[in-house]
Amino acid sequence: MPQDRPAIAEIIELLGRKWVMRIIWELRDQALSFRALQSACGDLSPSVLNDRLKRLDAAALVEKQPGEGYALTAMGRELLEVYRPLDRWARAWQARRR
Amino acid sequence: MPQDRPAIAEIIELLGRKWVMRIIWELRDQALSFRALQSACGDLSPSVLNDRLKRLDAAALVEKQPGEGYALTAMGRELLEVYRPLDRWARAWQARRR
DNA sequence: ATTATCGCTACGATTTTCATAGCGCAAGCC
DNA sequence: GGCTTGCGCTATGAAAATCGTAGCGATAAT
Repeated sequence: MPQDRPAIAEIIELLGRKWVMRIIWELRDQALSFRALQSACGDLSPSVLNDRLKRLDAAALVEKQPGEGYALTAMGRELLEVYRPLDRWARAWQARRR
Repeated sequence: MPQDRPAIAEIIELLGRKWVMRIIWELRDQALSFRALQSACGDLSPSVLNDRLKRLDAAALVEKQPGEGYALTAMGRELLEVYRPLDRWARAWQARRR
């Protein structure tokens, strides 16, 4: 991995992968087990979910807590905060499109 | 498409598609022609670029301005503002990972 | 021993993304 | 007119990502 690649590009590549944002979003309130997460995402394929969890773990955004399931790390929670305004924006966007 | 689907889910589906965030990001400062946009994204396939531009246009985030190329709409620019803190966060994230 | 739940892997089918070639059009030039 | 140049974009087949489904091994309760 090139080290001088802009951070924003690196994170865009991760977040731009299908289901990644959704998984973070579903973990916003509580830790979820693998299967709970799977059904929260509408029965996402376990192979894809597993891949995403690995990537998110490698990026230190999500971690597995024994007995608890998967949860956001401190950085993951910070990222979620960055995304918080998106929810607001999305409503305005959807409203204006009708 | 269900209409009562949460706005956030709808936008996540759009933004989670490969290259979508990147395209918005590349249009942050100025309008770009199809080919300029293509090379800004590292010679992205024209078929994919065309698909994304159609989706972004349908979502009213990007529009084609005759003679100018493609540019963010007002909503597109608002969305970019939402994303602005991400850049900052990404640097901190990358720094902490080394 | 049986049942149940969980995390996860295997695998083939479908969908998405890719690289490459090139068409049709408009503008500039000879 | 003919010739190039650059543009937006389509077509096509290959490669990669995603999907749905089945099911294994472990753990725990009955």
